[in-house]
Amino acid sequence: MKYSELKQNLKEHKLRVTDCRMDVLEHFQQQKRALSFRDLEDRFQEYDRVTLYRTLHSFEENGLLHKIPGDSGSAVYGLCNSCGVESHHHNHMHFKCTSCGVTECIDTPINIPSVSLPKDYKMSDMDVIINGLCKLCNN
Amino acid sequence: MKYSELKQNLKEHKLRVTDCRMDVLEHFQQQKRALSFRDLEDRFQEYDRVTLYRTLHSFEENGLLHKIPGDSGSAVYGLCNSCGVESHHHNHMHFKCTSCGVTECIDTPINIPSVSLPKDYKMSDMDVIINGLCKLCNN
DNA sequence: GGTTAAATGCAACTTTCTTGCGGTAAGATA
DNA sequence: TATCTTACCGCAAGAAAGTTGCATTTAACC
Repeated sequence: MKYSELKQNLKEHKLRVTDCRMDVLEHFQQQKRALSFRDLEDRFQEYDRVTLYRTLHSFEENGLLHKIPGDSGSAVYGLCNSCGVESHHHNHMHFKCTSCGVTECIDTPINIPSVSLPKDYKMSDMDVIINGLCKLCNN
Repeated sequence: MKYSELKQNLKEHKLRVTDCRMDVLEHFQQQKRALSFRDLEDRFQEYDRVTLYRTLHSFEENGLLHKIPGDSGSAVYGLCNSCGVESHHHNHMHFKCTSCGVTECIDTPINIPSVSLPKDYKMSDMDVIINGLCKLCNN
Protein backbone atom coordinates (compact mmCIF):
# COMPACT_ATOMS: atom_id res chain seq x y z
CA MET A 1 0.00 0.00 0.00
CA LYS A 2 1.24 3.43 -0.88
CA TYR A 3 2.37 6.01 1.60
CA SER A 4 -0.48 8.33 0.66
CA GLU A 5 -3.06 5.63 1.25
CA LEU A 6 -1.68 4.76 4.68
CA LYS A 7 -1.74 8.42 5.55
CA GLN A 8 -5.30 8.70 4.36
CA ASN A 9 -6.22 5.66 6.40
CA LEU A 10 -4.92 7.26 9.57
CA LYS A 11 -6.66 10.54 8.89
CA GLU A 12 -9.96 8.84 8.25
CA HIS A 13 -9.74 7.45 11.75
CA LYS A 14 -8.95 10.87 13.19
CA LEU A 15 -5.41 9.86 14.01
CA ARG A 16 -2.50 12.23 13.73
CA VAL A 17 0.08 11.04 11.22
CA THR A 18 3.42 10.12 12.78
CA ASP A 19 6.33 7.88 11.85
CA CYS A 20 5.46 5.28 14.43
CA ARG A 21 1.84 5.04 13.41
CA MET A 22 2.67 4.87 9.72
CA ASP A 23 5.18 2.09 10.28
CA VAL A 24 2.91 0.10 12.55
CA LEU A 25 -0.06 0.42 10.23
CA GLU A 26 2.04 -0.56 7.22
CA HIS A 27 3.32 -3.58 9.13
CA PHE A 28 -0.21 -4.73 9.85
CA GLN A 29 -1.13 -4.29 6.19
CA GLN A 30 1.85 -6.28 5.03
CA GLN A 31 1.66 -9.08 7.55
CA LYS A 32 -1.99 -9.84 6.88
CA ARG A 33 -2.33 -11.46 10.26
CA ALA A 34 -3.02 -10.58 13.86
CA LEU A 35 -0.08 -9.20 15.81
CA SER A 36 0.66 -9.08 19.49
CA PHE A 37 2.37 -6.30 21.34
CA ARG A 38 5.39 -8.55 21.47
CA ASP A 39 5.50 -8.80 17.71
CA LEU A 40 5.60 -5.04 17.40
CA GLU A 41 8.17 -4.68 20.14
CA ASP A 42 10.49 -7.09 18.34
CA ARG A 43 9.94 -5.48 14.97
CA PHE A 44 10.16 -1.84 15.98
CA GLN A 45 13.00 -1.55 18.43
CA GLU A 46 13.53 2.02 17.34
CA TYR A 47 10.33 3.04 19.09
CA ASP A 48 9.78 3.10 22.80
CA ARG A 49 7.70 0.30 24.33
CA VAL A 50 5.32 2.84 25.76
CA THR A 51 4.81 4.45 22.38
CA LEU A 52 3.91 1.11 20.85
CA TYR A 53 1.45 0.40 23.65
CA ARG A 54 -0.16 3.77 23.10
CA THR A 55 -0.20 3.30 19.36
CA LEU A 56 -2.06 0.02 19.72
CA HIS A 57 -4.52 1.56 22.16
CA SER A 58 -5.26 4.55 19.99
CA PHE A 59 -5.66 2.35 16.93
CA GLU A 60 -8.09 0.19 18.82
CA GLU A 61 -9.95 3.13 20.26
CA ASN A 62 -10.41 4.65 16.84
CA GLY A 63 -11.60 1.48 15.20
CA LEU A 64 -8.56 0.79 13.08
CA LEU A 65 -7.71 -2.39 14.91
CA HIS A 66 -9.71 -4.67 17.11
CA LYS A 67 -8.61 -6.81 19.97
CA ILE A 68 -8.84 -10.53 19.42
CA PRO A 69 -9.48 -12.68 22.46
CA GLY A 70 -6.54 -14.95 23.05
CA ASP A 71 -6.02 -17.54 25.72
CA SER A 72 -2.29 -17.04 25.79
CA GLY A 73 -2.60 -14.17 28.16
CA SER A 74 -1.33 -11.38 25.97
CA ALA A 75 -3.72 -9.54 23.73
CA VAL A 76 -3.58 -9.85 19.96
CA TYR A 77 -4.68 -7.20 17.52
CA GLY A 78 -6.12 -7.64 14.07
CA LEU A 79 -6.74 -5.42 11.11
CA CYS A 80 -9.84 -6.77 9.42
CA ASN A 81 -10.65 -5.80 5.88
CA SER A 82 -14.21 -5.48 6.97
CA CYS A 83 -13.29 -3.09 9.75
CA GLY A 84 -14.91 0.03 8.46
CA VAL A 85 -15.57 3.10 10.53
CA GLU A 86 -19.23 2.33 10.94
CA SER A 87 -19.09 -1.42 11.36
CA HIS A 88 -17.90 -1.58 14.92
CA HIS A 89 -20.32 -4.18 16.03
CA HIS A 90 -19.84 -6.80 13.40
CA ASN A 91 -19.11 -10.33 14.38
CA HIS A 92 -15.49 -11.29 14.27
CA MET A 93 -14.18 -14.60 13.06
CA HIS A 94 -10.59 -15.54 13.53
CA PHE A 95 -8.45 -18.52 12.80
CA LYS A 96 -5.67 -19.52 15.12
CA CYS A 97 -3.16 -22.09 13.97
CA THR A 98 -2.33 -24.54 16.73
CA SER A 99 0.98 -25.33 15.06
CA CYS A 100 2.60 -22.01 14.20
CA GLY A 101 0.46 -19.85 16.46
CA VAL A 102 -0.47 -17.35 13.79
CA THR A 103 -3.87 -15.72 14.09
CA GLU A 104 -5.60 -14.54 10.93
CA CYS A 105 -8.87 -12.88 10.16
CA ILE A 106 -11.35 -14.91 8.22
CA ASP A 107 -12.88 -12.49 5.78
CA THR A 108 -15.14 -14.99 4.07
CA PRO A 109 -18.58 -13.78 5.01
CA ILE A 110 -20.07 -16.62 6.96
CA ASN A 111 -23.55 -16.40 8.28
CA ILE A 112 -23.10 -16.99 11.96
CA PRO A 113 -26.20 -18.72 13.25
CA SER A 114 -28.62 -17.05 15.56
CA VAL A 115 -27.71 -18.73 18.78
CA SER A 116 -30.53 -19.72 21.07
CA LEU A 117 -29.54 -18.25 24.40
CA PRO A 118 -31.18 -19.04 27.71
CA LYS A 119 -34.14 -16.87 28.66
CA ASP A 120 -33.45 -13.21 29.48
CA TYR A 121 -29.98 -13.19 27.97
CA LYS A 122 -29.37 -10.58 25.29
CA MET A 123 -26.62 -10.99 22.73
CA SER A 124 -24.89 -7.96 21.25
CA ASP A 125 -22.10 -9.57 19.27
CA MET A 126 -19.85 -12.59 19.34
CA ASP A 127 -16.25 -13.62 18.87
CA VAL A 128 -15.55 -16.83 17.06
CA ILE A 129 -12.09 -18.30 17.27
CA ILE A 130 -11.44 -21.33 15.13
CA ASN A 131 -8.48 -23.44 16.10
CA GLY A 132 -6.73 -25.73 13.69
CA LEU A 133 -4.05 -25.89 11.04
CA CYS A 134 -3.44 -23.01 8.65
CA LYS A 135 -2.74 -23.59 4.98
CA LEU A 136 1.01 -23.51 5.52
CA CYS A 137 1.09 -25.93 8.43
CA ASN A 138 -1.47 -28.23 6.84
CA ASN A 139 0.87 -29.10 3.98
CA MET B 1 -21.63 -30.91 46.27
CA LYS B 2 -20.46 -33.22 49.00
CA TYR B 3 -16.90 -33.57 50.14
CA SER B 4 -16.68 -37.14 48.96
CA GLU B 5 -17.87 -36.22 45.49
CA LEU B 6 -15.33 -33.43 45.17
CA LYS B 7 -12.66 -35.83 46.27
CA GLN B 8 -13.80 -38.36 43.74
CA ASN B 9 -13.78 -35.69 41.04
CA LEU B 10 -10.15 -34.89 41.73
CA LYS B 11 -9.12 -38.53 41.77
CA GLU B 12 -10.84 -39.20 38.49
CA HIS B 13 -8.61 -36.59 36.95
CA LYS B 14 -5.52 -38.13 38.50
CA LEU B 15 -5.06 -35.23 40.85
CA ARG B 16 -3.80 -35.64 44.37
CA VAL B 17 -6.33 -34.48 46.95
CA THR B 18 -5.21 -31.43 48.93
CA ASP B 19 -6.93 -28.67 50.85
CA CYS B 20 -6.23 -26.07 48.22
CA ARG B 21 -7.52 -28.17 45.37
CA MET B 22 -10.63 -29.16 47.25
CA ASP B 23 -11.42 -25.57 48.12
CA VAL B 24 -10.77 -24.28 44.62
CA LEU B 25 -12.81 -27.00 42.98
CA GLU B 26 -15.67 -26.46 45.40
CA HIS B 27 -15.56 -22.74 44.66
CA PHE B 28 -15.87 -23.36 40.94
CA GLN B 29 -18.79 -25.69 41.56
CA GLN B 30 -20.56 -23.18 43.73
CA GLN B 31 -19.95 -20.10 41.61
CA LYS B 32 -21.24 -21.66 38.41
CA ARG B 33 -19.28 -19.19 36.33
CA ALA B 34 -15.83 -18.71 34.88
CA LEU B 35 -13.22 -17.45 37.30
CA SER B 36 -10.01 -15.59 36.75
CA PHE B 37 -6.83 -16.04 38.71
CA ARG B 38 -7.67 -12.76 40.38
CA ASP B 39 -10.96 -14.12 41.62
CA LEU B 40 -9.20 -17.01 43.28
CA GLU B 41 -6.49 -14.83 44.72
CA ASP B 42 -9.08 -12.60 46.35
CA ARG B 43 -11.09 -15.51 47.64
CA PHE B 44 -8.28 -17.70 48.93
CA GLN B 45 -5.82 -15.44 50.63
CA GLU B 46 -4.81 -18.28 52.88
CA TYR B 47 -3.08 -20.00 49.97
CA ASP B 48 0.04 -18.80 48.29
CA ARG B 49 -0.39 -17.10 44.93
CA VAL B 50 1.99 -19.56 43.35
CA THR B 51 -0.02 -22.47 44.67
CA LEU B 52 -3.16 -21.07 43.11
CA TYR B 53 -1.41 -20.60 39.79
CA ARG B 54 -0.21 -24.18 39.89
CA THR B 55 -3.62 -25.42 40.92
CA LEU B 56 -5.21 -23.75 37.92
CA HIS B 57 -2.55 -25.10 35.61
CA SER B 58 -2.84 -28.64 36.85
CA PHE B 59 -6.62 -28.50 36.69
CA GLU B 60 -6.39 -27.31 33.13
CA GLU B 61 -3.77 -29.87 32.20
CA ASN B 62 -5.87 -32.67 33.55
CA GLY B 63 -9.05 -31.58 31.84
CA LEU B 64 -10.93 -30.43 34.88
CA LEU B 65 -11.01 -26.82 33.75
CA HIS B 66 -10.52 -25.20 30.41
CA LYS B 67 -9.14 -21.83 29.55
CA ILE B 68 -11.56 -19.37 28.07
CA PRO B 69 -10.10 -16.81 25.70
CA GLY B 70 -10.53 -13.35 27.11
CA ASP B 71 -9.60 -10.05 25.53
CA SER B 72 -8.80 -8.46 28.85
CA GLY B 73 -5.38 -10.01 28.89
CA SER B 74 -5.86 -12.20 31.91
CA ALA B 75 -7.02 -15.74 31.36
CA VAL B 76 -10.35 -16.97 32.62
CA TYR B 77 -11.12 -20.55 33.58
CA GLY B 78 -14.37 -22.40 33.33
CA LEU B 79 -15.74 -25.63 34.67
CA CYS B 80 -18.15 -26.94 32.08
CA ASN B 81 -20.71 -29.53 32.97
CA SER B 82 -19.93 -31.15 29.69
CA CYS B 83 -16.25 -31.37 30.50
CA GLY B 84 -15.87 -35.07 30.82
CA VAL B 85 -12.59 -36.88 30.85
CA GLU B 86 -12.93 -38.02 27.27
CA SER B 87 -14.49 -34.96 25.70
CA HIS B 88 -11.46 -32.75 25.49
CA HIS B 89 -12.07 -31.55 22.01
CA HIS B 90 -15.62 -30.36 22.23
CA ASN B 91 -16.57 -26.91 21.08
CA HIS B 92 -16.88 -24.37 23.83
CA MET B 93 -19.52 -21.69 24.01
CA HIS B 94 -19.34 -18.96 26.56
CA PHE B 95 -21.33 -15.91 27.43
CA LYS B 96 -19.65 -12.79 28.66
CA CYS B 97 -21.74 -10.04 30.15
CA THR B 98 -20.60 -6.63 28.97
CA SER B 99 -22.16 -5.04 32.01
CA CYS B 100 -21.04 -7.06 35.03
CA GLY B 101 -18.17 -8.85 33.34
CA VAL B 102 -19.21 -12.31 34.42
CA THR B 103 -18.40 -15.16 32.06
CA GLU B 104 -20.62 -18.23 32.09
CA CYS B 105 -20.68 -21.48 30.22
CA ILE B 106 -23.59 -22.00 27.90
CA ASP B 107 -24.54 -25.60 28.39
CA THR B 108 -27.46 -25.62 26.01
CA PRO B 109 -26.30 -27.92 23.28
CA ILE B 110 -26.18 -25.78 20.19
CA ASN B 111 -25.13 -27.24 16.93
CA ILE B 112 -22.34 -24.99 15.84
CA PRO B 113 -22.37 -24.83 12.06
CA SER B 114 -19.67 -26.35 9.95
CA VAL B 115 -17.79 -23.25 8.99
CA SER B 116 -16.57 -23.02 5.44
CA LEU B 117 -12.90 -22.23 5.83
CA PRO B 118 -10.61 -21.13 3.02
CA LYS B 119 -8.92 -23.92 1.10
CA ASP B 120 -6.28 -25.99 2.90
CA TYR B 121 -7.29 -24.83 6.35
CA LYS B 122 -8.18 -27.55 8.82
CA MET B 123 -10.36 -26.88 11.82
CA SER B 124 -9.94 -28.86 15.02
CA ASP B 125 -12.24 -27.00 17.37
CA MET B 126 -13.56 -23.54 18.03
CA ASP B 127 -14.21 -21.10 20.81
CA VAL B 128 -17.35 -19.06 20.67
CA ILE B 129 -17.68 -16.10 22.98
CA ILE B 130 -21.00 -14.37 23.00
CA ASN B 131 -21.05 -10.86 24.36
CA GLY B 132 -24.16 -9.23 25.71
CA LEU B 133 -26.27 -8.81 28.80
CA CYS B 134 -26.78 -11.64 31.24
CA LYS B 135 -30.14 -12.34 32.82
CA LEU B 136 -29.34 -10.28 35.89
CA CYS B 137 -28.11 -7.21 34.04
CA ASN B 138 -30.86 -7.44 31.43
CA ASN B 139 -33.53 -6.74 34.02
C1' DG C 1 6.94 30.97 10.58
C1' DG C 2 4.34 30.91 15.07
C1' DT C 3 1.00 28.61 18.05
C1' DT C 4 -1.18 24.81 20.28
C1' DA C 5 -2.48 20.37 21.33
C1' DA C 6 -1.05 15.82 20.82
C1' DA C 7 2.58 12.25 20.47
C1' DT C 8 7.06 10.70 21.99
C1' DG C 9 10.82 9.08 25.05
C1' DC C 10 12.49 8.27 29.47
C1' DA C 11 12.25 6.75 34.13
C1' DA C 12 10.03 4.70 37.61
C1' DC C 13 6.54 1.88 39.09
C1' DT C 14 2.68 -1.71 39.59
C1' DT C 15 0.79 -5.91 38.27
C1' DT C 16 1.08 -10.46 36.54
C1' DC C 17 3.31 -14.62 36.02
C1' DT C 18 7.35 -17.93 36.45
C1' DT C 19 11.28 -20.57 38.49
C1' DG C 20 14.07 -22.86 42.01
C1' DC C 21 14.39 -25.03 46.23
C1' DG C 22 13.87 -26.80 50.92
C1' DG C 23 10.23 -28.47 53.75
C1' DT C 24 5.79 -30.97 54.12
C1' DA C 25 2.13 -33.96 53.44
C1' DA C 26 -0.59 -37.34 50.43
C1' DG C 27 -0.83 -41.82 48.94
C1' DA C 28 1.14 -46.38 48.56
C1' DT C 29 2.99 -50.49 50.55
C1' DA C 30 3.78 -53.65 53.86
C1' DT D 1 0.09 -47.57 61.65
C1' DA D 2 4.98 -47.01 60.51
C1' DT D 3 7.70 -46.04 56.70
C1' DC D 4 8.84 -44.59 52.08
C1' DT D 5 8.40 -42.04 47.88
C1' DT D 6 6.86 -38.48 45.21
C1' DA D 7 4.06 -34.67 44.38
C1' DC D 8 2.57 -30.40 46.41
C1' DC D 9 3.27 -26.19 49.13
C1' DG D 10 5.25 -21.80 50.65
C1' DC D 11 8.80 -18.59 50.30
C1' DA D 12 12.05 -15.77 47.85
C1' DA D 13 13.58 -13.96 43.83
C1' DG D 14 13.12 -12.55 39.31
C1' DA D 15 11.17 -12.07 34.59
C1' DA D 16 7.53 -10.30 31.76
C1' DA D 17 3.72 -7.30 30.85
C1' DG D 18 1.47 -3.11 31.34
C1' DT D 19 0.88 1.78 33.44
C1' DT D 20 1.75 6.64 34.90
C1' DG D 21 3.92 11.23 35.13
C1' DC D 22 6.50 14.58 33.06
C1' DA D 23 9.63 17.14 30.07
C1' DT D 24 10.55 17.44 25.15
C1' DT D 25 9.39 17.24 20.41
C1' DT D 26 6.46 17.50 16.45
C1' DA D 27 2.10 17.44 13.53
C1' DA D 28 -1.55 20.25 12.20
C1' DC D 29 -3.65 24.61 11.84
C1' DC D 30 -3.65 29.49 11.17
